Amino acid sequence: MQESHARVYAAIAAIPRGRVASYGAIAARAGLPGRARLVGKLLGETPEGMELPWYRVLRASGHVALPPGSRGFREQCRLLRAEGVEVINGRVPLSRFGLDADLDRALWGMPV
DNA sequence: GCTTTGACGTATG
DNA sequence: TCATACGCCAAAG
Repeated sequence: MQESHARVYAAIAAIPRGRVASYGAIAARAGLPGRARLVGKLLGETPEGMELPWYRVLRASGHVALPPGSRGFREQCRLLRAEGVEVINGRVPLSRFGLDADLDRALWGMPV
């Protein structure tokens, strides 16, 4: 397990219930700015058994990253809605459920 | 080693 | 809103 990987997992685990974050934001918080794809790759390789709120991670646009209609896609929508997050047509309104600067600071404590 | 392939992001038109 | 282009980088072939 690489240090960078551990930090990515930690950043994801820190997302509060009922909230979502983008791949880019996670990468940035893990000290890997510009490496959103790495986060996606990690999640793709992450076994289902791992306890990680992977479903709280979306694209910067608010769209669910998985192929619409796929197993994972439906699972992600289900889990999000179970937390009270609105998923409309495979998309989440980040204006309300995304982590804004204030909450971000409160969570990860630190600035950029 | 080089090329291809992604659960991505930002800029442009 | 959709499409293209380019940046990014670890893995797999």
